[in-house]
Amino acid sequence: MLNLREIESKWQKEWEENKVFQPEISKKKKYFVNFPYPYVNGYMHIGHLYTLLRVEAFARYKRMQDFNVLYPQGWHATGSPIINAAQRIAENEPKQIHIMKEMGFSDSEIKKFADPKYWIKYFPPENKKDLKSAGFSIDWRREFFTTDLNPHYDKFVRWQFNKLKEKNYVIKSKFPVVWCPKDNTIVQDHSRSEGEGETPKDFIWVKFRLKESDLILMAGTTRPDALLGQTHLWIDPEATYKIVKVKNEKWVVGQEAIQKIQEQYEKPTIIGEIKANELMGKWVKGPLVDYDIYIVPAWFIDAKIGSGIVYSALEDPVDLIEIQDIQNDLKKLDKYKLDLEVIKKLKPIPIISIPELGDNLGQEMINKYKIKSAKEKDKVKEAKDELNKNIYRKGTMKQNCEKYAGMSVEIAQELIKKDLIASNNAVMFYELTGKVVCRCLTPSIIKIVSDQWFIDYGNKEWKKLAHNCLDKLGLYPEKARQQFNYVIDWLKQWACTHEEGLGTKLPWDEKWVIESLSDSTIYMAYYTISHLIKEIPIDEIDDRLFDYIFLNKGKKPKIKNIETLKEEFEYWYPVDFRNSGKDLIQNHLTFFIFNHVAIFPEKHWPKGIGVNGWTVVDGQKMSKSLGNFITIRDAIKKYSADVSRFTMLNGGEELDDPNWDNSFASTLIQRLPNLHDFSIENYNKGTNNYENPEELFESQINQIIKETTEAMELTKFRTAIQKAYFDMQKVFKNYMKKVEKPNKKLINQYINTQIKLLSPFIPHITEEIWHNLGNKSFISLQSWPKYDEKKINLELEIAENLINNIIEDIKYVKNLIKIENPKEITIIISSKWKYELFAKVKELMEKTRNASEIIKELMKIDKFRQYGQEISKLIPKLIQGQPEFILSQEKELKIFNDKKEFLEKELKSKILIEIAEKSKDQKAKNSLPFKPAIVIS
RNA sequence: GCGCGGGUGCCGGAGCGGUCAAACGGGCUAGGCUUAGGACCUAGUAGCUUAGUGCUUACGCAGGUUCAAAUCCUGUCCCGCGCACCA
Repeated sequence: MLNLREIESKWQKEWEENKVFQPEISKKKKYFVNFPYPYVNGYMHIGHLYTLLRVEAFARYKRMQDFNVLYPQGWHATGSPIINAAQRIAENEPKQIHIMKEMGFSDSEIKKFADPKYWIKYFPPENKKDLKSAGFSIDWRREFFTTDLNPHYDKFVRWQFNKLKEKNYVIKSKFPVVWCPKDNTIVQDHSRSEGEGETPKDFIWVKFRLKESDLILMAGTTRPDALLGQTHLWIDPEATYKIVKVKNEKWVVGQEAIQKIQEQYEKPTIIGEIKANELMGKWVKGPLVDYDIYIVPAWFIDAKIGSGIVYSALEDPVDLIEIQDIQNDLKKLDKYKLDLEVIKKLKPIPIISIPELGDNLGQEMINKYKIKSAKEKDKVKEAKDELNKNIYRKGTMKQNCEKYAGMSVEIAQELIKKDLIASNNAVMFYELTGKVVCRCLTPSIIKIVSDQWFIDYGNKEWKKLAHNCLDKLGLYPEKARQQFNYVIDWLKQWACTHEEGLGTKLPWDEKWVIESLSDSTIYMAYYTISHLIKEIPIDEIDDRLFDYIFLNKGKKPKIKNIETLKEEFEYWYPVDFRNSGKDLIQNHLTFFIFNHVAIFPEKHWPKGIGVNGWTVVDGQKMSKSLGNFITIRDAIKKYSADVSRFTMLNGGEELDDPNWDNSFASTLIQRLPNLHDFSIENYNKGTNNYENPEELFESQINQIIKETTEAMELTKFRTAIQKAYFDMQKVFKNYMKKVEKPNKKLINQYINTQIKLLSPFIPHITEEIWHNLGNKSFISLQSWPKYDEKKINLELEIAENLINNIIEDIKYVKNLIKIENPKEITIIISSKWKYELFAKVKELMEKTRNASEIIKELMKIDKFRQYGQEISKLIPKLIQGQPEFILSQEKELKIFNDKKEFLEKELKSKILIEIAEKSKDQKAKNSLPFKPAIVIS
């Protein structure tokens, strides 16, 4: 049996030696495909493989369509994960050491990874090895890696940022970050000991002015809309509040809030303290309403959240149940000097309508959840969450909300926020969505940094250009378009620099390093020259050189071969197809569009983007902890390259998560070599007969080429494999049932077609077959099969179905009446008038589907009237189904006569064929077009 | 909560107004080939019924449009992914 691994390395060597995948500029039409360079902090796995294979299969397909195809590959090292991992290794952190051991490194090797550079030295060659042994048709001359460790690329990224800056797309601005006050750095997700995924969220502080005083009580909230229904202010009766001076105002806040003011707003000066007691029972005036509200004690306030003071709107179940508890037990308040009459009267002010809920929203929820006391914390929280969900989703502001009346809560909230800030009634603050603890074990806070660099994806003009580009490019699959449109509109300013990490320094402010998603947006242009620019001494490279090559701008620099670089770029650009996982839509792929339209003229904008789902293994998420983590090298080692490629691409298409099916891969190891043996054994063997079966077989081959090609065009590779492999073999089997020996020309066409259609998926074995059939060329460079529309004859398929149906029916009947070897079988073709009837009915059905109308129409026709009764039974059935392709009696008769011999062979009986008009058998009148009557005796 | 995609047999998945009990693949059952097979071949794989082309039920759930709906519309439930400064 064929040794897959042997032939794989053989053909990989041949391709390399013959430079099969090293395209040069030519007169041919070009096609430029690429895959986002993977981050080099480990071996590539099967998830990479699937996404890569979509590029690879498409590249091979386009190459066979006689495009000059460029498929390069580089490596990404920008960012902090490698630095962090190296740091952890240096610190001997057990988790990281474990990860390295899992990858198969010995203790002494692991030590080397304490140096970030070693990762870049080690992984790219290893990954390249994997891709080579998987048979990828990559032009490796253009390989490179990122960061300033590659000075040529580094200059390119500097150029890119200078261009963005020139256009004012890079700006300096404020930004809330998760911050460690001890380490004085940003606490990124991977350097947290707690709170991964938590982010800053808006938490606005509203000013409540104390009556007859210059003090302002600050109350934090996420629901500024509820201010319209404010009833009172809650303060912690046990607390001592601070009075701080902020921008000439005197704010009253909790102790915990002072740091927040410092980090997020202005440096506060503490000018005094005030006990809760002194505030209680006083009146304050909040924004948006014209009444004063009362200050009331609350025991449930968490001083860590917000400002330490909360305002209450009693449409909230939490506030409502708390106030009810107080109202039911006024003794609690004895020790405070409060006007109990005021407190007794506190009740909700309805401001929000929700369909199917009454006015008193809080009470509705309390009733629904059967809450009896504020002590039932879980229930109360649940009730609040449900209500908030409904408010946000379905709520509208009631008529008493003045300018906000009638708005949805969602919209009103945003507007109120703006109005409050504009009128100096509130200040924007941020709160963490959850607790975050730094690796140094210090709880994190939020800090507003003010000298952060951003790429301004919020720029409206820029968005317009990006939309413009998106509208014109092809998406694979098309259904991802909505998501892209959404992301383009949603993107705001993107912090594009870091204080640490590998990468390129920001050219005009070198304390910053360009962040990894920002340095990787237009580098596909660099592939077009990467193999040549290496030869140019680094100090000769500056922005003018890139301006000249990429933008055809400025004076030609005096550099050897500069024209060649320019020609390479102008020939290969733009990108025709770039493919990645669907998770990159919301950042990388959209950045890719934005940055292209910012820097390049329209002719160099991207032409096509592909996205796909996430690979699962035997239906389960792939993960190291589940033990089903498969690297590319594992897969190839276990199953060979071709089997892995075939299995992976057969696993799914479009946005579905492709499934790596281990049992399918196992079967393929057995099956794929059959393709080779079959092809070699059968090639050039057969007859010159060309009759009915041949005609059908040829029709079907052409049909499959057509369908496969259509699927390839849409990058629906799973469908293509189904057609080119499974359908192709089915069609051949059916053909062979009908003939002793195949037609020589057709079997050759079949074999050639099949291996060509499959070669983008299983290039090694098809290359081997192609060679063993006596070809000296490479199948990888052959032309994609073309179909001949004229050879596709659907009537043949219909005839085929007709015969198959009759065989099935006869077998079924034989079974029923338990006659195994009938003497003879009579097939009675339907009467002529029924064909005419069917045709007429089909025509009438264009106009109406009403049975009685159709019958009436039919009865006007003489030749049908005599069959009135029969027709009236037939019509209801006919109009239920779509009329089939209607043959004539002659055609149907001919089909059966042609196939008589075949039927006799197949059914091992004598076959008689007659038409209903001449038949004496009772069953004759049961016959219908396409459904002859059968008589077995 | 927002956006996008999806919910079909034992499973993966086609179908996206009529030709659908549901392509193709896997699994399972029976039989054949065979020294053996994870190879290959044949048949079966919703139920009932029957000298076949018939009936009933099915395409998350509930309604609607239509002569006709898995396919269109409305509502609803559930699942996946993303929601950022990070690869």
